[in-house]
Amino acid sequence: MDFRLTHTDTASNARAGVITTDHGKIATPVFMPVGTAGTVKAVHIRDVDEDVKARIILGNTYHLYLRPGLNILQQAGGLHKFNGWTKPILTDSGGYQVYSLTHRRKMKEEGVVFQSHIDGSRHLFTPEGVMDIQRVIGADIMMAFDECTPYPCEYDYALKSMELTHRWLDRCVTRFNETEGLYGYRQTLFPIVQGSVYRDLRIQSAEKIASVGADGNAIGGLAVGEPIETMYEFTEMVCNILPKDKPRYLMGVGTPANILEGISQGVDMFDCVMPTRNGRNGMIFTKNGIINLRNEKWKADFSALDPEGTSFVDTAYNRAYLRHLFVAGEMLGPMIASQHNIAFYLWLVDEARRKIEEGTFASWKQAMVTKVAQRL
RNA sequence: GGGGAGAUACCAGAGCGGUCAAAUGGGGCAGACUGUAAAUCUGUUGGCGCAGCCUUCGGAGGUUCGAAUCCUCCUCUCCCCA
Repeated sequence: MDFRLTHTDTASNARAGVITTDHGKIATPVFMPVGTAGTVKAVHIRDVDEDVKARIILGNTYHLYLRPGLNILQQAGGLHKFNGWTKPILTDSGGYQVYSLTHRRKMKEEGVVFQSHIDGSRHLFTPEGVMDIQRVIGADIMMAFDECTPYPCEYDYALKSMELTHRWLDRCVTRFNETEGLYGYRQTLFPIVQGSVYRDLRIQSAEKIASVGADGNAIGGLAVGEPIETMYEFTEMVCNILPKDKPRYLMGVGTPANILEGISQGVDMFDCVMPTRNGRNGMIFTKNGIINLRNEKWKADFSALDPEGTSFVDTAYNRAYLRHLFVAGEMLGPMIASQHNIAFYLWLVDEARRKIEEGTFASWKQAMVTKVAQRL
């Protein structure tokens, strides 16, 4: 994997670049739609590609390992062949499931024992095992196995957890280096900064991660309930330590405003379930603000879903119709809203990129941050 | 024509003398959602000058300290038999 910076903003830490993988180029900043179980929920892969114009999507190690399982994925020839997505794929390691499935897992030095949320069966995830699974899935970008700490988190726990994540990282790197991809293209490994919301821990972790010399670096453990200003503060701090010539990935973030702030702090890659999950729940994001499609005020509003939107759904359907679909519980509603939202997120990062290239990013961002957070 | 059952909030439907502005479900309205245990979850749903008061349980009257609950009549529904 290769990363080339093309523009650097002078009024902020924003930058534009291009990541090159064996499955194609990724212009940054980029938003990566989440496709946990091998599907960007409710959206056809053709639309994720041609309509939304996604450049890379996510998959999840834990979920794909449980279902459909490694045997099927390997027989298929990897996730790309299995789901028909021909562009790059990044897989999360299951580190987030260590956080979200707290009551179904047990931490050990060796790894984590998970109880499957599907059938209750027990499975051991080790750093080595997680590397092997991501080899089978065939992700272009593999993530290190970490522990995403919750918020709030006691200092002592955050310290121990961070140290464990670092030890696991070393084991991930070792395993990664002694294995290779199964399907004829290259894979790369991103390490993840942890350290909760403690400055000294975050600094220590960022330095450790920077020392690995990976093709790209991720910031984890944020957007887990801490005040938004805290998230910005730590993102900026960590970005200043991570290498400038490698892409930075802020995991799990976020709202449109969060993403713009992240870009201005020097983040290049984002992923979040928000556009798809909130879309399924009737909320759409637009450049003018947020719309809750179930609200009565759209009942007889026959104007386009998003007159300025880039997806075909934005002008093919009107707001009153979308409201009807959600109120009636029709599945087309979640499909349209999801597609609109990820198209909007991609538009947002593309527009940010254009503004960075023009040198007008900072002022544009300032105005945009308030606009996109308004409720319509 | 004869016999029986019943009318409760937007709908369905509990309640059968005080703890009832009235269970529960649906519907309505609003909110939440950040590396997806989510096509999920939460709140609210008579009115007001809202820790209190006012008007509600088909209609009118009555019994009682007190009625959605008991009695009388009326109106209307549904079921069975002719």
